[in-house]
Amino acid sequence: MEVEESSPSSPLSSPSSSPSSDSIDLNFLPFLKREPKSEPASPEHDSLPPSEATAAVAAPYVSPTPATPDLYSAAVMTPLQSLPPYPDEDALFSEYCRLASLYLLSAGSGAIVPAPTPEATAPAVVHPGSGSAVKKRRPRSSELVRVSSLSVRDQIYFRDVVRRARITFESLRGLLLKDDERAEALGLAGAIGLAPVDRRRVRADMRAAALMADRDLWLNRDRRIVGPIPGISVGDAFFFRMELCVLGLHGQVQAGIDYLSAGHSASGEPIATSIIVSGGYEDDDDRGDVLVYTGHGGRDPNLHKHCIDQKLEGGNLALERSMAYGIEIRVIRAVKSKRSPVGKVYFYDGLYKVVDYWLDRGKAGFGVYKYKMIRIEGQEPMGSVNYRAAEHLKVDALSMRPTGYLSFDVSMGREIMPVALYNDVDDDRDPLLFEYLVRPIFPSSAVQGKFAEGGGGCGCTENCSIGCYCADRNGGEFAYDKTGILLRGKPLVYECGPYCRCPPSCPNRVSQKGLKNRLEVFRSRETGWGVRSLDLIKAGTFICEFSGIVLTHQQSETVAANGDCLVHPNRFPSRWLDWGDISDVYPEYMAPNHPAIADLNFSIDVSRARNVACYFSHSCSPNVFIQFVLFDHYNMSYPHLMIFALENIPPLRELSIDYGMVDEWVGKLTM
DNA sequence: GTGGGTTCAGGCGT
DNA sequence: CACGCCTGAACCCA
Repeated sequence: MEVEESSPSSPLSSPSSSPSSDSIDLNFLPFLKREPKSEPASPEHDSLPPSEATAAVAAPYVSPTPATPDLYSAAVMTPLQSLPPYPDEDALFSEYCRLASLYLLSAGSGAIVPAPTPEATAPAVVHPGSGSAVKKRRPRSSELVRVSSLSVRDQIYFRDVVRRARITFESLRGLLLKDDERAEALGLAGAIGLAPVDRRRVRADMRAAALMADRDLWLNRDRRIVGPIPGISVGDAFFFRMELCVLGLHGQVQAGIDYLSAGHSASGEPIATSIIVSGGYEDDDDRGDVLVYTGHGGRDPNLHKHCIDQKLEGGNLALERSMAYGIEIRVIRAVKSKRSPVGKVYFYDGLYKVVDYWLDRGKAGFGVYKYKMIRIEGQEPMGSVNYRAAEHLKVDALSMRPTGYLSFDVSMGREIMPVALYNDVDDDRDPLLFEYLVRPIFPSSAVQGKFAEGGGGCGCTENCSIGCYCADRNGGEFAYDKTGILLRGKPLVYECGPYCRCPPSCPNRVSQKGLKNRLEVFRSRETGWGVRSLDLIKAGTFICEFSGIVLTHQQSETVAANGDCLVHPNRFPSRWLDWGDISDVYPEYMAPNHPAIADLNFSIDVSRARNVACYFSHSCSPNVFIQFVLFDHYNMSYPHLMIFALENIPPLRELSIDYGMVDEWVGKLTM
């Protein structure tokens, strides 16, 4: 089992623990052992050394028998070679349980609620419309843990768990929105659709979260995590508060301070675990690494003005207690963004410590509690900082980076957005040596004659709608929502093409329109040449095409003998199966009658002409995937290789793709 | 701008 | 004490 990737840096993991060992090391928080309760902020409240608690629970993680990765349905075509075998989740879970009971024995405290048994966590699969017997949702656990060090393998595992939950959430939301539109278009009060219609629930994000909650699909509810959440990196971007709840990053749907309540804490004191800096408090003072955060409460429900003094209770007290115990706080910042459905994006900015607090007089003249928080050093750059930096780079690149630009547009105007070329590492100028090819060049024999017409196009004079020829081609539904987000990965997507009468604004024309994000080819010491975006890329968004000179099977055999750079489309793992997979909620939805796609045996020669896609780095936990698309010709054996985002990709994060079997050409291109 | 809507903490009662 | 019910608090999203 090989893991090529360098591990994401884990700022809190102790340097002494081996990153490669297969161990999950949970440090139960030492303060849970403290019996005496004391007054807030008394000086004897310094944090306890974690040593004894750590030693008590350090237990080797025995790897369970490898389970078939259930990320991929039975329809998967080729097993993914680059992914590690997934630990069986039940086994993982029982490991948490065992540690919990160990702790109970050693601490002798009955105040900790034992973790639920695996049976209790088994998802109650409820089919839509089948009686809808309301199942009781499991309450949040009060077991407070810190996940201190994860092996590389565990990190990839949790990243995939989180990605799967996020895809489920976002796909459900997209489908519910589409369903609303369809119901509206038909003039029905939602008579059709996936979910039972509930007029009280209007917001798709809430409905999606509720569907997941009913099936126990929310993450990290069986333990309250202090510090980093496994599978979530500093800099990750989110679009909905509900999504933060689903992932367990921040459990309050509205409140800015999430905390373990006093009643559930062993010491009887509330403990804060995360905050959201949404800019809603006029007394906040955010300097990035140093943050003065305002406590909650004391405000009029409608006017966002303070009208009474805040009290040191609830989340306010929890922040103070976290300061006393030295508990780190996850900080999530809301930033305005046009790319977000709600105009806001939430960045996970990493861990902070509360270093001071005081009662101040706010701008409205009433008492507010203020908390000075300092970011823990050694973490990845903040998402919100990268976002602002990228916004600046888009308008005035040279003031931030006076040197290093080899080109402001390596496509020389051929793409509709410029593609910058940047190298501040060495003097390599390699990408300048190639012809930039926006579209692949197919062999004429493959795209002429009957392949070009392919049965003609639709006759729609307006934008295409359900029932038109092109919708039928896609199995009766369009692949994209109205904003151009791919709803679900498919073996093949048919966009409208030159033989269609619909206008260019037709929503079934997406990937054929080219780049929508400011991409940048850059040089890095770790991955050679790579690609990143200055724009925040929402999951499911089209990014770019994989271009080059397309060779037939026979041609590629000849060329390969000469040692040229060939990309084989059939070697990309079928990651499109992941995108739009909601089988956790609707198992029957994941049994699509996909037409058997032809075995693609062409290859793409990128030795002479190429585009930006060529510089994507490889990862076995990628953030983009390939979707095959046809639009300008209809030869199923020669589809376009379109690249879509598998996750929300924050600005300046490297784009990575799973190349499957890594040929020497990957090395060549990125050396 | 307005309002419907969610989860959670905490209090109270059984 | 444990559990369930209810209310208020938080303010997000359409």
